[in-house]
Amino acid sequence: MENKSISDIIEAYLKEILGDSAQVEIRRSEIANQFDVVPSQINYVIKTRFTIQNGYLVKSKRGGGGYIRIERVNLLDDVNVLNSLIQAIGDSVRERDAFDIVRTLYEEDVVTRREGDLMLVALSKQALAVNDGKIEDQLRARILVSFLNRLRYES
Amino acid sequence: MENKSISDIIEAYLKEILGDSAQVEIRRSEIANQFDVVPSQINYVIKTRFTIQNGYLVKSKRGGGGYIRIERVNLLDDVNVLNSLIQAIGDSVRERDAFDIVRTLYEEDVVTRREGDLMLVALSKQALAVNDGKIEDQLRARILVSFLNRLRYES
DNA sequence: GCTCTTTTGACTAATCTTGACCATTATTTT
DNA sequence: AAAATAATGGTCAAGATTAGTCAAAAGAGC
Repeated sequence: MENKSISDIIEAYLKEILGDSAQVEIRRSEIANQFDVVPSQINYVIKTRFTIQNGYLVKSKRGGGGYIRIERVNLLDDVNVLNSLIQAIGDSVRERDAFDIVRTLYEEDVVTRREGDLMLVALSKQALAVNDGKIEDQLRARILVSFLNRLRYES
Repeated sequence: MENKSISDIIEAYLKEILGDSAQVEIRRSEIANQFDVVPSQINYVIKTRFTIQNGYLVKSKRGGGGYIRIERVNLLDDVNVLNSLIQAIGDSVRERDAFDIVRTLYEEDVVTRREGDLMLVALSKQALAVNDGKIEDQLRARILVSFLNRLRYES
């Protein structure tokens, strides 16, 4: 299990310093220095691992005193978060993004492991594969939004 | 039985390092090197010997820090029910029939009420509506069969 | 020989790493 | 003020590093 990429390690570090707090603020260059990578790698880590699909909101500011703030959010609890999630889905969503969302729901205890797994198979490429990849993503978006609405209004 | 192919040997090795653990993570190129075969042979071994029918789930990631993860799962004993349902579904199923099947699963205690509801959402006309009704029924069949296959095991 | 399985490798796809160049904000100088 | 400079973070594309696919060639079992 020591096959982790440096991006994985940075991800773990950021999640660790986030801990139980609602948010954490970092300096890009500091983290980059700490792990001896170029600064833009921090952007890569954030862009691939701290998305709204993963349950995170990220804000930043440039210039002197600049920062990157990572905030952990609950997908269904907050109307604004749910709205931006649904907006991010739009009318088309790739398998990867859909999977991230379901995993986030599971980690937030919104769904059980088994429920999450059932959602995953319905959203999988395997189940939805149709000649046209565009239509596949559209179908996936409709199913996923249906799931979200169902979960939202049920309990 | 003395004529073991290299694939058999690799299979045995993977099962050995899996041991009692729930899962194991390998690097394709490492194993390939270790047994002096081309990397794609590892894919062959996995595809032919670590299938879900045999009780294994496989996940992988490419790129730096990439891996192949093999996980062992417990197969359940509702297999007969599931098999006959899958047979009955074939490659096309109408909404009404799909709903009946989900209700059966619920009544047979194969799924919880909530799990059944989530399945219904994904099988609904609303979620799957496509211009072509024939394709819609085929999609529904694939999703429903995927559900049933997922219910074969627990992880 | 014929068929099924195994082995191989060329080509493809996904993910990670790096660096050059760009944009924004704060601070200092004029 | 306005302009220059410093101090941040952002974007994007090329290259590196994995794994996946597919079909042809080779081998094994009848």
